[in-house]
Amino acid sequence: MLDERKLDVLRAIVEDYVATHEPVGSKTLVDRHNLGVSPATVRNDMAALEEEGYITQPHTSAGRIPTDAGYRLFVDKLSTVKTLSPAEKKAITSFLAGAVDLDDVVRRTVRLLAQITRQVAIVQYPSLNRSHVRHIEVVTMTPRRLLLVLITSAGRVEQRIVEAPHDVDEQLIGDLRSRLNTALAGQRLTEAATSLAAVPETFPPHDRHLVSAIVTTLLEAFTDEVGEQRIAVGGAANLTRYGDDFERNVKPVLEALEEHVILLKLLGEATNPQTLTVRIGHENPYEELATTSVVATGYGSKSEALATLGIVGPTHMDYPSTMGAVRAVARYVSQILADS
Amino acid sequence: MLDERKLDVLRAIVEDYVATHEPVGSKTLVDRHNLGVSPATVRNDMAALEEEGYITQPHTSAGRIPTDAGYRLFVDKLSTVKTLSPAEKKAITSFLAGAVDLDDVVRRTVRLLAQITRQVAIVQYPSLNRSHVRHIEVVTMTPRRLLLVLITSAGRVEQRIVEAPHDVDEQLIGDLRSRLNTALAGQRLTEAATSLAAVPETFPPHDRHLVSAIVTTLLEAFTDEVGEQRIAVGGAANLTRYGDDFERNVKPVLEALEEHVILLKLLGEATNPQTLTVRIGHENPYEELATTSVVATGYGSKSEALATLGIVGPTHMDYPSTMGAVRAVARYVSQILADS
DNA sequence: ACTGGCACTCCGAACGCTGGAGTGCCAGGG
DNA sequence: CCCTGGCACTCCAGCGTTCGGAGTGCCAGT
Repeated sequence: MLDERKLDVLRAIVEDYVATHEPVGSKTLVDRHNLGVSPATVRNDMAALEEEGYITQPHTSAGRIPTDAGYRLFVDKLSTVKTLSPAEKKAITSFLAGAVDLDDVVRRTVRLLAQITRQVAIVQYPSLNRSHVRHIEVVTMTPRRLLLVLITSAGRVEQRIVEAPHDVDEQLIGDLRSRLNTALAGQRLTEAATSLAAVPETFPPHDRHLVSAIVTTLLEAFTDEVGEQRIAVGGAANLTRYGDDFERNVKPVLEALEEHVILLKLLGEATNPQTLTVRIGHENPYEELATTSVVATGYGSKSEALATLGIVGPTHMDYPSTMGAVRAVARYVSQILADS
Repeated sequence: MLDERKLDVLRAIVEDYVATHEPVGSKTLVDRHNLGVSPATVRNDMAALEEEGYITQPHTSAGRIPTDAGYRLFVDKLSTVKTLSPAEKKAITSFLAGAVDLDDVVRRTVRLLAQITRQVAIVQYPSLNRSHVRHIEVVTMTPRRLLLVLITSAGRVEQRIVEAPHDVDEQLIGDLRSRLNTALAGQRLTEAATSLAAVPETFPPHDRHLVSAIVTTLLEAFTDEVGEQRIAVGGAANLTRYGDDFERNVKPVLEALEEHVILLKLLGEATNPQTLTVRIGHENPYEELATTSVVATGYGSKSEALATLGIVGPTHMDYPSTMGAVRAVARYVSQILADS
């Protein structure tokens, strides 16, 4: 049905349209790409491509623009992910290497991603429920007030304050600290939650009240965030890159960026860092974002993704470059996190 | 020069223009506000106001719109800050009360502020150099790798990783921890930096190398962030509220939001929470933001501001309500922070 | 199967027109 | 002296019209 040349034509249309953001006609197409055939022939091919639903014309007697299906075919079959130049790679590593802690890594990543792709970048914080307990710290602030600090394997730190029912004994705190750490260190948060339940019983009845309070707060910290994932967003200024129809195109995206729940759905399930998820136009779950595409991938260790990162942009984006950048950044971040 | 009625006219013009975003003429003005005089009289007043530079007309034979000077006069003399309704106050407290830690407080504040003012909200994190050391924690992650956690009086947590020159002894760590805390707890970060310098000398020569490494990193954490202040931004979707001239109005703001340095300058010096800073149009330090106003104030304790929060929006915003909301939020946040 | 030619379509920029909202000014009246 | 009604003037925004160019579809010829 679609021979080689028709696919070439489609590829050329996508590339031209992405570059110019204007409907592309048969004549300009043969001028710019040397297809070796006449405009008339291209017109026939275009008619076929339109028949199949890969391109469309905004109105009769205008050039063609790709449909979502057209972009989909382009991404799947007609293009190869573009690798970054050595200079770019180097810039990435050196920029990320300067990070001082997890927060900083995420902030830098989001900035970096926005800069290279020139799109809006989204980075999900490493999820708590896939990471491990690295350390739990109990600190006395006043005799009646304790600070709990939870440090996870990804370097994420959660803190909670606990009001004690009565003045607490330093000895007890030290004891509790070491018992918590020996009981939980290295466990996944989900497992740790289970182990935690047994802790209060190992203490004498007099202290149990306090210990329970602490354990409860800790449990909350473990599970609380599972639903409410954290997210960083950057490069909103790149929204300029959508066309001019502010109301229809930009506004919905701007609104979505405020709603982290929506962003999480957009990013989708964290995939293996090798695999890129591309959602084109109406393929994504929100009607209002029909002119928006998402390119995302997981990051973390090689085998298992800790979280997802990606970009959001107009459907008429440069997919090969964008995909290359997202993939590269995901890899380097994974590496940085593994090292620290 | 400007009698009472002329000021009434200016007030009416500002209010109408803010409500409609359209140049307001003499007739509509007397219709909507009962000024008790005829359109012709108002026209004369308008001519005077224009003469003085408080209003202007986009083109001959159009209505008038306020100039930046007009808004300035309005804010300074012609309006009173609007207090929130009890329901709104209650909503604020209950929304902020749910916060679990400092990060959460800031996130909630920014969201809240954006929601009530329907503008872009900006909240600066409590600055390190004005807060005190609450606790310092040293955690062994591997025998060669230590995690330092600094907790400040505002609840802010900074963490750093230190590679030890040789395997470290648990005993030494415990010793160091308690010495650091007794030496530094309660001090301002700036003072603490000085006290810190003396710490290594109190250790035997064998350990001094390690201790110095830790102290150096800690010092960096103390001072590092002084320049690089953290900031949270929210409500970018409200940028829709600017007029339609996307390129001129919205784009520069969107770009500024990415540059935290610029935002800090916009917010300006943290003021006493009682005092509101209002920068109207070209009063702010960036040429591109000439159609943008900033309403900001400090928050923290009553006597001294920890940091600044505020909003950014079009010059034609509803100043009385916005100022009321910013002030109220600042107060409640200060309260929440004082309690925790 | 590809190509050149031709008639047709349709948008968008340019132009001119017109109604309405607004102004400035002036002379008259409390 | 300040206010008012009246009047001529200005100028934009919206609307309809025109027109050229870019693009298409189709057909007959190679």
